[in-house]
Amino acid sequence: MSSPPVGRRERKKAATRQALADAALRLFLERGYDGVSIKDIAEAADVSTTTLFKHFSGKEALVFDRESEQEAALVAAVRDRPPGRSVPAALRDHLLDRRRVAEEPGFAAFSKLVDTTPALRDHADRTWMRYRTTLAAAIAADAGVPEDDPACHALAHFALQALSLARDAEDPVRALHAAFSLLENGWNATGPAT
Amino acid sequence: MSSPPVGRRERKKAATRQALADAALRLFLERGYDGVSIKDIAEAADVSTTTLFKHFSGKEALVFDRESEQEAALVAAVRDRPPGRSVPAALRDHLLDRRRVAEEPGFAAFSKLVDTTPALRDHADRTWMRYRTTLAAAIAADAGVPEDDPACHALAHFALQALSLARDAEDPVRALHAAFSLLENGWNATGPAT
DNA sequence: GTGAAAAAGTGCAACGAGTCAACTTTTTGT
DNA sequence: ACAAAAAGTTGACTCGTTGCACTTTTTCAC
Repeated sequence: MSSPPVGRRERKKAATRQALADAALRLFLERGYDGVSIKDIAEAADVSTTTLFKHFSGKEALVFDRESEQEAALVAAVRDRPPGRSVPAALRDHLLDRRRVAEEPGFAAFSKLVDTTPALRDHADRTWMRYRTTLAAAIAADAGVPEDDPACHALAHFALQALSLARDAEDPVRALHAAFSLLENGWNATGPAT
Repeated sequence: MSSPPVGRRERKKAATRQALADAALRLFLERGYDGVSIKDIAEAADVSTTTLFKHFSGKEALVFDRESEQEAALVAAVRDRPPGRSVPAALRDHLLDRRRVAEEPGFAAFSKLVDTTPALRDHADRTWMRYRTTLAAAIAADAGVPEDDPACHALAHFALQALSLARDAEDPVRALHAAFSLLENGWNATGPAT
């Protein structure tokens, strides 16, 4: 009947997935990450734990359902930056923006949940750092050097790490500025060709 | 009878701990980290799993028994560096040394085990990054600024991260040099006072 | 259309890591 | 020497996660 993209099956699958993610987020916010078991979430969505794991790779993944446009945004921040602006400055501004939206009313509770739960914090960090290769390639393309240039990878790695550096600081914004001041000056002096 | 430091009890405790660590490392090298269960290790040392967890905080900790002079070595690398050598250069040399000893025949198998097991790699990274505060304080003391100076924390964070940056690179030594070239130039231009 | 085969969804039971409350042994104060 | 306290040890349990078997849906040959 509808072989294209939307079949009845796909719809039910998406609905189940959404029900699981919604139940998980609600329960986590209510009782804390460790106060909620996989069984609780599965029962709230009226499926078995096995079915839950068919939809999500693990307990942490239940929280990070709608992500992964972040990688594209990161590349865009470099590629589409205003003329005359340096790559580190563009990345710094992008991260400052990112912090700002994380503190908006709607996201504040979510952000706090992630920041205060070690398992979620670590998972978010690991996922975030996986963008390094793509970001390094974008920086290399911008500078006109081969995409495996070590200096580009170093800048990408450090720029992404600046996020967790700022999270641990008393004054995150000041920490971000200090970190990118270091990277900016280093990048200007060193350049992609080492 | 022997109330000072060495009691019969302490000796037995240390012996049990050592037997566990030895059995764990031997089995991990033989069958791989995931091929060995906590039960296997406990049985090899002839204790119960609960006793094992009284001695070690988790499965990963069984591998990292003899560590934690590393933090002191890191601080010493900054404090006792040759006159005229910059802080980033001293840290770079220290990390290059560290890599060298990790490749010595006796440690090569151990290093490979850690690098190829995600759980161990992550645990080692987390432990390593905990030295950030101490290293930042050493750098700040050296530069004569308050120990919570953001630029010092940024340098410490990035210098420590250079290790995992290098591990993921095709040419780790080249990656380390590129990373520290960035940090060296940035540090010279920016300095601790931002 | 119809029936079989393949694919996807689902659940029960099991495994491994880590914790808890109770029991045993060693140490300590008198 | 003896009781109280401290430390060591244990089996039973919880929770996250996976493998195997079963059911339902979709696909395809006839």
